[in-house]
Amino acid sequence: MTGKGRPKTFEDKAAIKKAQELFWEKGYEATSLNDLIEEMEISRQSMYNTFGNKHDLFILCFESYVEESYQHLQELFLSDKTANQKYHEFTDMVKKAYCESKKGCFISATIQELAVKDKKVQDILDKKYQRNYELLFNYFSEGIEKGEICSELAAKELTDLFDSLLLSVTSLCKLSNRDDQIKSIFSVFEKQISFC
Amino acid sequence: MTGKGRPKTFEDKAAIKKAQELFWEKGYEATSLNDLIEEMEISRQSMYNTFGNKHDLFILCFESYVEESYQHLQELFLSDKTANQKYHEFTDMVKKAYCESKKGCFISATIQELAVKDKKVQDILDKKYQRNYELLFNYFSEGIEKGEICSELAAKELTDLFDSLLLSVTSLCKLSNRDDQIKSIFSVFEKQISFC
DNA sequence: TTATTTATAGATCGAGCAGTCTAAAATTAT
DNA sequence: ATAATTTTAGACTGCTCGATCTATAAATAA
Repeated sequence: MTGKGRPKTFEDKAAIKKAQELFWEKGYEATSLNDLIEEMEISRQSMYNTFGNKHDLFILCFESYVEESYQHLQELFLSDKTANQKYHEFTDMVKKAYCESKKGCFISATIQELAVKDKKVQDILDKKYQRNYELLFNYFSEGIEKGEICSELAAKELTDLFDSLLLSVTSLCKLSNRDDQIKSIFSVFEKQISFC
Repeated sequence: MTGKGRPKTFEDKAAIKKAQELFWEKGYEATSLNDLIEEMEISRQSMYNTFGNKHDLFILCFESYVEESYQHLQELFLSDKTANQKYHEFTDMVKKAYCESKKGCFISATIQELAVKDKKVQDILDKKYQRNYELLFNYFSEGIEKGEICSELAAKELTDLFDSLLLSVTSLCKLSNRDDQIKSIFSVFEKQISFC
């Protein structure tokens, strides 16, 4: 299945993954093309041939991250685990990830840097990131319906609150000594629900 | 009280204020020195004479924003208004500000862009921004003590939660159609407290 | 006046930026 | 072989970046 000319020495997806890490860590503006091609280990021209330009590459990286985050969410929340298991597996993972590292979340960083001024980023957030909210809403909604989750709050309220807490964690983790607060807000959220 | 040489044609604080607006809107990396001096309406050399360099100017702008936000918080929360009045004046202001504009919060944007890699930003966040949390904690703590606020949750829990919600609002407001969620999370928070 | 000090405007600097061009290298098809 | 096609490495381009230098303007002090 090889093409005609000289074969590539890299894989597109692996290169995107490496660029994604860099954009995630440094942000869009602070990442230079030299940084990118060094990290991706491809030539300058290969980058332009394959991905277009710096902005196109960023969009590919961002879209791919949003897609991955949705896949992971789906994998857990559409599984046949109990509502209780789903909640705790997810929040344990979140607490671990955001307390042990200051990397934060690529989506949050991009919301702050580009959501307002970059039309393509806006579109991805509107169409793709929105699905994460809906998945959470379905989780709470069905959990309540099936009697697996009990709460004084409605599914929409639980989702709005939980989604907001997740968003705040992605900022808190970049500050010093906020691990306690990260854990605290989930424990407060847990006082709003009981698993049956 | 005029100095010896040629007098300045601008005021330092007014210039910082204008630079602050630009850094806030565009971020540190995306704001160029030409952008800054054009907005500040001062000469390139005046900028370097007065403020040092781009990074020094940013730190002045950021520190001044953090300081202002603390002043505003103090003005309201250390006033002799009731706990109920304080809460509603504050959240009404927050809801109005973040629903009507996508500017967001300069602190949140800076946390995402620079908190991890910029030592001076880190220091400001550690020393100055932390006071905002403490002011909120004192508000809830004293409110409970004086019987003005009743809640199943402890003052620390209320503060952790409320502080997180504020942080999430600064991201939500940069997305499309999240006004409802912004208002929703405060209404959920209000179910956790009653004012007596 | 003259010397001194400070601010201003604008030219200029080297570095780094995103992006392009060129020529060689490596493959397939004939 | 040879032609055609594609990738690669690296030189190069024009531009913008943050920062500095230079010369002039505008004030005070003697």
